[in-house]
Amino acid sequence: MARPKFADADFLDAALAIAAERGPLAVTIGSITERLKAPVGSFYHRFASRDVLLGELWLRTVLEFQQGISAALDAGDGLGAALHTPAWVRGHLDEACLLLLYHRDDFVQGGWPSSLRDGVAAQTARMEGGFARFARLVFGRSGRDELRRAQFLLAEMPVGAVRQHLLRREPPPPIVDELIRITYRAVVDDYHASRSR
Amino acid sequence: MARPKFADADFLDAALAIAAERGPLAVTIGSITERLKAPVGSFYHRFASRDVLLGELWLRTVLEFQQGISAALDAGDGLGAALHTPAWVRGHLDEACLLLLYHRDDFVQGGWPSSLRDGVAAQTARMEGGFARFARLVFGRSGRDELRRAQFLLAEMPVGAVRQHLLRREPPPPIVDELIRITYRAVVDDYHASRSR
DNA sequence: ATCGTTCTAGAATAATTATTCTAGACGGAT
DNA sequence: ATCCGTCTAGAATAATTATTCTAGAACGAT
Repeated sequence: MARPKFADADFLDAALAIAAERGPLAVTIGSITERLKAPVGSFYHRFASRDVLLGELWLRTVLEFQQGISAALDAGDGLGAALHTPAWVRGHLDEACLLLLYHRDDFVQGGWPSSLRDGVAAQTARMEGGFARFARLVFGRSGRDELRRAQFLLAEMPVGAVRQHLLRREPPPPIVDELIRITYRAVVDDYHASRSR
Repeated sequence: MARPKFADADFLDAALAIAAERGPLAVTIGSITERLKAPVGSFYHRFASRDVLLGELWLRTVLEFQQGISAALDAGDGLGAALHTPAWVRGHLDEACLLLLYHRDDFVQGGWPSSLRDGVAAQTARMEGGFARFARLVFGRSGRDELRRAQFLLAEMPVGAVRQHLLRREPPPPIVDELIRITYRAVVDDYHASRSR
């Protein structure tokens, strides 16, 4: 037996597959090591605890997801940012199940490990920053009402539209993009119409 | 000590409170009996298992929620059906957390108890029937596209709009109803516009 | 008053999991 | 050739939970 029979990413990937199939609760040290045919010692050699593993998995996934939205906002494409959700889901079914079907806190059993606190806080900040950027881009300012609409158009509504398909583990059909487009236009138009009243 | 020191509903209510506060996972026989100061024997005297208790809780809650939507549809009020979600949430914060923040299967650990299978199947049928009724009411027919839009307007979108407020356990503000109204009108109008093209 | 059913009461049991611990293998540096 | 740090290996430990079991109390019917 040589040195590296397994890699850190192997454990993360196994956890991802299990979480996507049977939910975060089914991710146990036992189910991971069984799937990988690795001894539990090898697991604990790399990760301090189950919470650290699952926390890292969630973080790595959410950061990847957010990047696409950031890119669309950088390009000044508000609608593209809203449509990023169905697009990303199509290319990352497992990751999407993880991210969009569960809460952050369904993963860690105890609180968040202190080693990940900063990462989580940074993630939250980046997300709120994204809403604010979107609000300024599309509405011209980022007050309470604008931020609320941004969150609806960028997160709540697209995730809702995609959810049932994730539950069936199937890629969202084109009608989903259509619904997002319709809603996007309506909320943006309504905003500007109400401003000029 | 007399006969009925506790009622069945006491256990269900305790479970509801715990689930709303700390999630369905925190609902253990221990946490229930501790909150109620009841012995575990009294619990098992009434419920065959934890899964039966939580299954019944979910079922009783979802049926109550659905009634309001059915009533609106009976009255021919499609928009009212869509707005039922925020309205109901305001009057039933705990129940709403239970229903809208988690999946059905987050409650039962094993499969659904056979005693509840029929109830769950009936619930699903009623829900799908509701979508079909809505589709016929608002779109005039209930084909694939119409059903998809019905589900979006009646379930996915309103639930999405309400979710962040539930996470903070606060009643959804008026802007939520406004967003639902805007989206409702846009999706309905788009449908009829696309038909006449 | 006695009996049986319905409950209360909580200790005992079992199963599942995370985590820790002890042993030993490999391969490069000395 | 020996030694050491990095890993593999999996048994042992501990904690948490659901569930079962045994005892006994209260009330209504007889």
